Amino acid sequence: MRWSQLFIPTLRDAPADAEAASHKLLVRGGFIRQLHAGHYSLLPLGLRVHDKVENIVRRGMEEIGAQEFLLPAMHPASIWQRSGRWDSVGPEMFRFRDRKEADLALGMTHEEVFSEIAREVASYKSLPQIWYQIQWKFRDEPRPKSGLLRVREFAMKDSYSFDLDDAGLDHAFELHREAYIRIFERLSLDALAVQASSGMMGGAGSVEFMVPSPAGEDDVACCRACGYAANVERATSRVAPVQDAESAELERFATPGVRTIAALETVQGGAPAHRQIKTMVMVIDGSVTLVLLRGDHRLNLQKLADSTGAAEVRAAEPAETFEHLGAHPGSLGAVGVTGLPVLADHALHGRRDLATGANSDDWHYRGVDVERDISVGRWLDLREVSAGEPCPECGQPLEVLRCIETGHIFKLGRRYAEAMGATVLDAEGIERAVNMGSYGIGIGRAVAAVAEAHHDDRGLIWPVPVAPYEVVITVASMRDESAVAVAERLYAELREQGCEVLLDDRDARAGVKFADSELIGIPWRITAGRAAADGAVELTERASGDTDRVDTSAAAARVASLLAPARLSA
RNA sequence: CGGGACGUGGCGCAGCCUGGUAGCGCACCUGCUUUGGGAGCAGGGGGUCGCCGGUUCAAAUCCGGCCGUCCCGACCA
Repeated sequence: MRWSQLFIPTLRDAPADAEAASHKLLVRGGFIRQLHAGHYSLLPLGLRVHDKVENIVRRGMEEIGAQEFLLPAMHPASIWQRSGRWDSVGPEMFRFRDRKEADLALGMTHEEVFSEIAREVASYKSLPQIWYQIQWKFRDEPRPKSGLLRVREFAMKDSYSFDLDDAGLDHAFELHREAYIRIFERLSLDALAVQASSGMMGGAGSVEFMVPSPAGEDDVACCRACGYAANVERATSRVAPVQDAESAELERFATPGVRTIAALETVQGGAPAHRQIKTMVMVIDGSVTLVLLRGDHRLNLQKLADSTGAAEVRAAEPAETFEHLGAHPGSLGAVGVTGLPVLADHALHGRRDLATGANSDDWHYRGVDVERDISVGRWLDLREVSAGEPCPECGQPLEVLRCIETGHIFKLGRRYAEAMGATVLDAEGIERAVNMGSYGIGIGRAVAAVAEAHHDDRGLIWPVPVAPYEVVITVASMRDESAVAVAERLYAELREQGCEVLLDDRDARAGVKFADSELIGIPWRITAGRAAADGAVELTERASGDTDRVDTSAAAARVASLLAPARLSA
């Protein structure tokens, strides 16, 4: 394409409200424009990248024998009612009524619709099946953010596996895990496969694909030594045992003004954080519950939700807290509390001589023996791991990395198939619900993740397989007839080779063209300029900035040889 | 939903405190000069100052309400 005819609205300044590098650069480079919060238009350059990511994902799916579908984006309420999710998913599903007053939703995922189709699979002999689509999902995110990273409307590759037994599901899951690793490699994303929570999908096992980036929203605990990696929503670590006193008397003592763990550490008669009990008042599916952790440990809300099976978990309002415990946050404790469920983290097991609030403002207890003084209903893993703690597998220190979640694969089991009636007859002629898996990759988020991973202070640096164009020919001056002639010749030659080439034939100054080509991140640039008259051009690699002088006659072949290996990896 | 910030041509901003009929840079159009790292000069086009209401002779500016956007926390690809 000729740049002069393309719509590439580059900006010198990023929008003031853009924070993430990918957001700024995709807007500045003319790839995307915001329509409103969480909804972006893909401009020609953005669509080209998006399409390339899609095709890399598509190829990865085809390689494991997956079959492509395209399902409706708009669904009748009835299928969601049948799976039970019409009620369970909450406000993140867009819902509305048609002219007949029938309830409808915009699909946020497609287990229901694919299961509906899978009802036509009647025999175990037709299994296994892997079905997928690349299609728009709609989620009424409470907070869209960071450009393409978190939006309310986005393309997702979602696939679904159908098997008779657990071994079949395990196999389909493994096929996807390997396919995802290949896909993210081809996208030049260093994705980690990590253990994850299943969240709204439910099911037995799940692995997330996480790309380390400061723009991410998830934290992953990982171990360099043994390769252990888990989302902090799942991760554990070894906790060094604490030596407590053999026994201690429970004693109430005055702590005027003490409202925090830190304050209780320093007050007369207080205790270090690891010898305190942190008492959090949570509302779990509507019921007020006390959640206990070691004073220096942090609660992970997803762990709490997962381990209680709750749909909704939130911190109690101060008023609710006061109503149930008679004290304000800062003086709360579970000693003697019997009217409320009490959940405690494993790290408190067997602990003695601890300090905690006395449910009376300005009073605390010391000498608390957890088993003796507190009626713990359930012991759970609720603690969020921190960097530096020993790996649960090998004991080496864990790192905690901020990551972008670019893919997630789930073992669903038979829950949806049972609800939707997706059954087959097995070899004995017995009707059995099929065993399902569900697997997602966010296309636009992957685009943003690549942009996050590959840019510098001048702009984007697309890896060849996803670049909107592979080469840009920059004509330094459109008045330089020999430069124009050389550029036109190379443009024709490269196109003939099947190369995706952009000819910057704008009547603009060289500096503008160089800056724009770097902003939009084309991996290679051929500069047709003052050396053109001597039969040479310059070849510049975007990533390194390295420039070679090349004979015009050899330039196209040189570019072809540079692109070939990069394309092969795609 | 809780907390914070912001809303003025396409983008970045000033003006607001102390009301007086909208300005700067970039981008855009015309002309001349310039032409290998975001050119110079001259001329020009484009804005119901987020919306509604109030105060006032007069509101971008003061007051009230609403809406929207962004950032930090609870959700997800």
